[in-house]
Amino acid sequence: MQKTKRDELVRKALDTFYRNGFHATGMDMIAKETGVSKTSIYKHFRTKEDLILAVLRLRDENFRNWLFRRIDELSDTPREKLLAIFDALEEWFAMREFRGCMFIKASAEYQEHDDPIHAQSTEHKRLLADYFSKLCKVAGATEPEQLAQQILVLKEGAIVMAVLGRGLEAARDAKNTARVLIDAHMPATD
Amino acid sequence: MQKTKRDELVRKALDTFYRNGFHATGMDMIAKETGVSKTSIYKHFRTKEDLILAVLRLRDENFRNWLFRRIDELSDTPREKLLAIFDALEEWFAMREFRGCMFIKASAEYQEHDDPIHAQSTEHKRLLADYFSKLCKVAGATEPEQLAQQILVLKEGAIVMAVLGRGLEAARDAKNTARVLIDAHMPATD
DNA sequence: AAAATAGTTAACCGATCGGTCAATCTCTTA
DNA sequence: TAAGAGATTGACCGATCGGTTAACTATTTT
Repeated sequence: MQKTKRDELVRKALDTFYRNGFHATGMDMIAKETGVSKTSIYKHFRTKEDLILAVLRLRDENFRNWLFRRIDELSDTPREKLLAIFDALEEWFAMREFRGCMFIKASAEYQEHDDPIHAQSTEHKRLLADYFSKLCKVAGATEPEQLAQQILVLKEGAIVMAVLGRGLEAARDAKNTARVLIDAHMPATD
Repeated sequence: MQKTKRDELVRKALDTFYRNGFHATGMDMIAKETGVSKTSIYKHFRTKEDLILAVLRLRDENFRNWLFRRIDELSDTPREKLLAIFDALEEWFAMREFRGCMFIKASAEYQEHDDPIHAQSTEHKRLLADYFSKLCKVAGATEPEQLAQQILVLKEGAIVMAVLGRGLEAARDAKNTARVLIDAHMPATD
């Protein structure tokens, strides 16, 4: 029961921070939006930073689970899975509540590399790189690590451009690039 | 004299906002760091938002001037210029004061599309796209607009990954992708 | 030299920041 | 049903937020 309450608090806090930003969201607003009093919040989390870290942990879990599942549902072969990344992205960009990558935004507000919030954002990208790397290896890429990093660059660039003017087109731009890139990394036909 | 004073204020405010973020930087800190009293600041700018908009205008001018000049200095042929974008990026990433793209950070803190700060960030990216587009046309790309957008996606992705763990490698990842991409868009040898 | 103008300053405004606390409320256990 | 334990609450803390005010200083104009 306690676990559930805490989880519910984190889940709602995620929505508020995602919509409104980190510094711009006060703990009073979190209390109001979650329906949990400040005193109760501070019983679960020592500081605002601790709450944000919990929020980011949940976001990492949710986002990666969603992306990996969606990739599997949208494609069959390893090569198709690499391209399906960008179909999933396009779906994300089309969602009403889309507001960009929460980790890019977190690292923009907490800039020091040794800040726990910044470090956790870096870790999220590393986990994505790991997953892409595995996909590239299975697909038989000649240099899987490099290809994975290049695809990650495409993904991050697409998110930024989706926020800053391009919308859904950003995902298609990135997918077209990925196609060329993947072909260049494949020894022969797939 | 008045113009100069105001410009100096904006120049110093830029450094502070870039280093410290927007919401996290109070007007008292701006006053202290610039050496200009709050009252004087508010004589030049009606609100903090107005000051930030002036800062972003200066940043846009500085950054594009620097990038375009550096591209010209680093390369000769149109095709080389498209690749030199990423050599310039790598130089930027290597600078001690590098803290990512100020406009990505601004749009992360001011998320509403109709917020003037967000809109100005979008405009900055549009101006970059225009320039890339011209380069692509001169280079004789088959679909210059599309290639320009793809290169812009690569640039933004590289910046994000430079901040979030990859450092200088991000520029090289993006450049390698750009090379493949450009070749695919060129009708024949250059 | 006197008056007007422009620029600067510290002190202050109400609101909100992250965080705390004594009091109350709810529920278990005997 | 009374005692005790946990959870919840609104009021409150000093500090800082964006922004304003009145007094002062220095310069220009006459």
